[in-house]
Amino acid sequence: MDGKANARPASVSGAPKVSGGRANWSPPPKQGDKVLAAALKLFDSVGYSAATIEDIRLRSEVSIGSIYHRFGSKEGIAGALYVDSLGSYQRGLVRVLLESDGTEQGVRGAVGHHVRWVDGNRARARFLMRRRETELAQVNRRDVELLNGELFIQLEEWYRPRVAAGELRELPLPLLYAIWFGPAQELARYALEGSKPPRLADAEPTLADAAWAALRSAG
Amino acid sequence: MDGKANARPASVSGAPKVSGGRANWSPPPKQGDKVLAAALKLFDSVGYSAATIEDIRLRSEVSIGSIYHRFGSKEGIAGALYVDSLGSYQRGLVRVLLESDGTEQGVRGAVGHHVRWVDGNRARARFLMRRRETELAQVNRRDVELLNGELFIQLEEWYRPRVAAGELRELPLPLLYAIWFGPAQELARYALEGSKPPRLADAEPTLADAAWAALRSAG
DNA sequence: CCCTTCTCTAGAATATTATTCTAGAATAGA
DNA sequence: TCTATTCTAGAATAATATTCTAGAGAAGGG
Repeated sequence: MDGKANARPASVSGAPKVSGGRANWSPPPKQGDKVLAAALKLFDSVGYSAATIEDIRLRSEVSIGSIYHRFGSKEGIAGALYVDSLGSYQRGLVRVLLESDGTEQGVRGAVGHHVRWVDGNRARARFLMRRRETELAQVNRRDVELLNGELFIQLEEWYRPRVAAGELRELPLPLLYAIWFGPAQELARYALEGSKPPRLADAEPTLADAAWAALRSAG
Repeated sequence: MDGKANARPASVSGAPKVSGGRANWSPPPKQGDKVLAAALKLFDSVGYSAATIEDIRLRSEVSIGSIYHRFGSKEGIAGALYVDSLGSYQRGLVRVLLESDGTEQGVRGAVGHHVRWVDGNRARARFLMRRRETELAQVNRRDVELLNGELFIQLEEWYRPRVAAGELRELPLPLLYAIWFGPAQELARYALEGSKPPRLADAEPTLADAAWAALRSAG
């Protein structure tokens, strides 16, 4: 799988023999990565359907044959990109949550992560928003379900004890998620339209306030 | 334009001569409407890119020539559908707001409308969510901007006085919108995945609570 | 009622673009 | 070194969006 490509530590393998080896060497970007990078750029700038395989071939400098060998279809490329991006977002979210101190810090910090991730990964964020699960190929859809399932488990582990402690309202998980991240997500959508970059970060405190006000135990 | 096709009152013109006229007559569904209906069904079931013009032709029983005469391209069909659906949603929202009694009723009622509209227009709702503005043709994009602009004006007219009266927090409009509808929107997204229909309506009270808690004046 | 003009319908012809296929190069393992 | 497997390559094919040409239907004017 390709899902965690970006998480690969820089130290993995010393210096694999490359035909034209040279000094000052940086990790060999596999063909697949080049394709994904090219596809992201193209999907983002002209949209999925307007981006042709030929465009992707030219930009990535990877042949048609290789592209199809690895991804199977155009949808396959989009699917891999989707899984890759979603994973990156989710890993960060869980990390923030686990590292947070108090409950309020956790709630606010998670919103902050959302905002920062979107600001720092605008193209990926746009892509994730536009291409929701349903148009994904079967394989990728399974990957996405796995990722989401995993995330929900982690969220729940963090959440339950705090409900028990009377710090947070008791809510079904999907509703919890919607109230927590919905506003940030909706604002992100707005901010990502148009090419000028109105930073989301400015709105972070307000969004965090709103989340906290809606989630803290009413008592 | 086709944007308000669905709003055409039933009484417009008595009984236009139809070649094979018959009793018990219902308004003549124009070719364009048939195309939009077919496209909605197909886009929803197999996705935009997998739905072919040929499929649309077969299901709508309108010829290729007519389809292209009216919509110009496949994207054009999607665009018209988008504008049409967005308009339907927005008109309802504004109506609810204007008819609401107090401020709290307004805030809650708008959330209610969102939830009910999604429940009652699942396919359209899914389509709107998947196909955000950026992949729209230029013409349609302008229409969408008009619609959104109009909505924001109406929202603002309702909102300003209530901020002045100290009933609602003061927020920039995009942020207001995000906090107000973000959670409902995010939950809708979740509820519309998978084909089984978990009604959104059940969550309405909770969503309304959350919106009200986040928007009412902190004082 | 006939002529003219404009819009709409139709489907065959064309162009674009995703996908498949065949063959050879690189790589890994024995 | 030999063998098997994976990867690369681009030409050939197939699917599908779009254009084109011709005619049918409605609208208006005399």
